[in-house]
Amino acid sequence: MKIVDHDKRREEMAEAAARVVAADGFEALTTRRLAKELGCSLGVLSHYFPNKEEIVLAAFQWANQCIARRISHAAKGPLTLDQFKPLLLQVLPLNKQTDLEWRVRAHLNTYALSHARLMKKHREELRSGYQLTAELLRDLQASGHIRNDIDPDETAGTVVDLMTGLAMNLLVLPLAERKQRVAFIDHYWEALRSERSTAAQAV
Amino acid sequence: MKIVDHDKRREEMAEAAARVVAADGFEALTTRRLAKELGCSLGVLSHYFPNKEEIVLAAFQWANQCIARRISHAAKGPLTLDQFKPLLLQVLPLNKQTDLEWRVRAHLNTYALSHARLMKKHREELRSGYQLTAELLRDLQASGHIRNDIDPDETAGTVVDLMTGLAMNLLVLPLAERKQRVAFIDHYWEALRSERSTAAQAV
Amino acid sequence: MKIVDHDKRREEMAEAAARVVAADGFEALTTRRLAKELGCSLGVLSHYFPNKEEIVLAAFQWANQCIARRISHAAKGPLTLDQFKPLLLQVLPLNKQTDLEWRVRAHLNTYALSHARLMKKHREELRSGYQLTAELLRDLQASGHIRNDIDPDETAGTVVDLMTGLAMNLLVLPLAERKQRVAFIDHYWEALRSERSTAAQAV
Amino acid sequence: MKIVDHDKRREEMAEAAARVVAADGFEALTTRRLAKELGCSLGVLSHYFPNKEEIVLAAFQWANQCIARRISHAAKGPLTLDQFKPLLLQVLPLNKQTDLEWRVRAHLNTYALSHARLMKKHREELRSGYQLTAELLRDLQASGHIRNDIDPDETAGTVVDLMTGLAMNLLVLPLAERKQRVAFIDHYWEALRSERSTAAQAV
DNA sequence: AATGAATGAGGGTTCATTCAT
DNA sequence: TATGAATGAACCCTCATTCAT
Repeated sequence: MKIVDHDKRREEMAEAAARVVAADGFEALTTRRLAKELGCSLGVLSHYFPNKEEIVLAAFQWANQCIARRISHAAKGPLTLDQFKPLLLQVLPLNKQTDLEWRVRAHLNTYALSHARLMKKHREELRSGYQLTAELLRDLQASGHIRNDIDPDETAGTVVDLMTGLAMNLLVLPLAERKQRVAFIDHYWEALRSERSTAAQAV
Repeated sequence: MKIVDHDKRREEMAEAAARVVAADGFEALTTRRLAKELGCSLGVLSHYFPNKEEIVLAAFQWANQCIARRISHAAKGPLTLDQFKPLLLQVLPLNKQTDLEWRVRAHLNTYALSHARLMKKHREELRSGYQLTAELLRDLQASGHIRNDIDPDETAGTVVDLMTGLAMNLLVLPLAERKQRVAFIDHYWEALRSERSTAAQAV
Repeated sequence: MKIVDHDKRREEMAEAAARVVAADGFEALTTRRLAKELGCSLGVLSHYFPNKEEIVLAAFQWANQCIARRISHAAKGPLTLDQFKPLLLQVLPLNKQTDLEWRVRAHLNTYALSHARLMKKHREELRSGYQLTAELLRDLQASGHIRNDIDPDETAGTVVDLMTGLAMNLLVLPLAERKQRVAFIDHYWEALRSERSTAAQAV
Repeated sequence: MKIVDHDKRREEMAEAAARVVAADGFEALTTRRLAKELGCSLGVLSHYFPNKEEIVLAAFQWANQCIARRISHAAKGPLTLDQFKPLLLQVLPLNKQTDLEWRVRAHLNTYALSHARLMKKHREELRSGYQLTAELLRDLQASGHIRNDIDPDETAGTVVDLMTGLAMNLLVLPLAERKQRVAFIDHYWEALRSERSTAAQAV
């Protein structure tokens, strides 16, 4: 189907744009550079995007969805804290692919600061992130894996902010050093663990 | 001879550049716009900066130092957890001035992602941030204000990442809503409090 | 696809640039002026030349090749001194076209004085000019048209320098007066003529 | 006297400007560069020259007068061909000082091509150069040092053009190689020598 | 008389976008 | 549908010049 191809092509372009941004920064994303990255001509871009603004948005959206997909994948599956922790490692920028995604997201975040539309969308996504996390925490409380004396909403805020900051600060380190750095975060999860869960684990 | 305080003028310019970046984004920082912001002509910029790159760096540095100054001010003073918490509120982007500073810093962070020099500097600052925080935690442990059963280094990592993420995510909210949002973080500090401190506080 | 002869277009541009230099001097060759001269927009220049430096070089090269072509045309053909003299008139700046070429060459020569690369090339071309002239003189000696008691290499130096100076000094005169001025040079050629040739001519 | 100092200062400035042009080309002669070369401030230039155009002209004039002075010095003195030849070597660009002068003159010549006023002046100087040379040749003929069967006017044209071309082409060579190159020109002078003079010389 | 900060026109260059082919 | 040549606005920067000190 033509429409399928069309959408597929758009996604390829969004990804190529994301690659450029991740590699050389937002300023490097020019139409010429993108055409070269795609191995196509300049004019073809206008068949898929009305202007550059839309390309930028598509690239941001692409990276954002990649990350969102990983997060929801990590959040939906696990019923225990110990199942959750390794899944999280697949979200954080610990390999080339996730590094790329977070780099683009970092650009998106700052770009959104002065683009009202994007900002609004970003805000909504953030809010739903808090809620989703809060529910996850409630589930883990219900199943007895984490402590009951914490407020799921407050803790959700902390968790999301912590993950945000961790991801951003990881980008500053060379890829090779990041795994080690992430290990530090483990004590945070452990502090959430319920006594019952600890006892069960001990057995 | 006209008497002009060169350094002061440079700082004014850096601040003006920061204002532009904070208001309308990095792309909006053109020499024309900056000249207009300063109420001076285009050419005058070259008396104080050899090129635009240096203006950008100066703007970033200015914002960074503003934040660093607030942080060190918050970190040096307090001897107790309860003294520390309100000081932190002066660091986070909860008013127009700090909002401006963090916005610029957000741009700096993403800009650094594809500028090796800046990245290195950013990395070093981050590292020293971790160390400074770790020492602060050790002091608070020594004075009995926070629990002894936490690892200061690991917790420092968490604290810095959390503050980073919190600051970034606060920028997404309207200024008016932020204070409320920050309250959520309080439980994190409380979880660090030692029993002795709690007892003392209770009294 | 638009069909455009890239090389031809480049040459057109080089010639237009040469026209500007010849008409109003090197300083007058701005990108805006060149675009106007070509009747095209500013941006189109960058499709054919990576920067202005290359445009300048192309203009210089164009004029230089025009002159070189005329010289080699004059030098290759003739077997006698009498055939050579009229051909030389086609090289010297005696009409609008050759005037343009020499004007540009004059600019090239002075420009090269402070541009090492160009200087080296200029030096090599000058050297080959000496050698080519020396060979021509040797041929004319061999065929008995010029005197045998002159040193072809030394005379070649004199001939090239004389032509250089003559061309330069002609540029100072109005076009209309130049033909008359060039006639003065005839006695120089006659001084080279062999007695045998003179006798033959007399018959 | 103030006026003397004023004129002296103007000459110093003209010379400094000439140095810049000789060293790095016409484009390098900016007001800032000249001020630096002189070790003075920007504004002081306007006390001596109303605008840059006048500085350029002064620099050209300075170099031109240097050369003219050497030429008239060489032309006035000698009564014989053998006295004339070594004096000529002091005119040609064979040392740093004369190299500088000729470099500036080369720039002047091309600059004049598109500046009517300068062109007119240049033309007049050239014309007087021809006449002066013709007179010199007539004197040498009268004193029997050069052949009588040459036309002084025609030969003067050749001599001036040859010297012009020689000087220009010498600038292309490294200073060290120029003396050797100039030796080639000697046969030209010898061809002018009268038989009587040759006989006298032989004795 | 001397300074150098300030001006703004104009330089070369890059860019997203358009459109004839 | 695909091409890439063409456009011209806007970029950063340099420059001769002016003028308050």
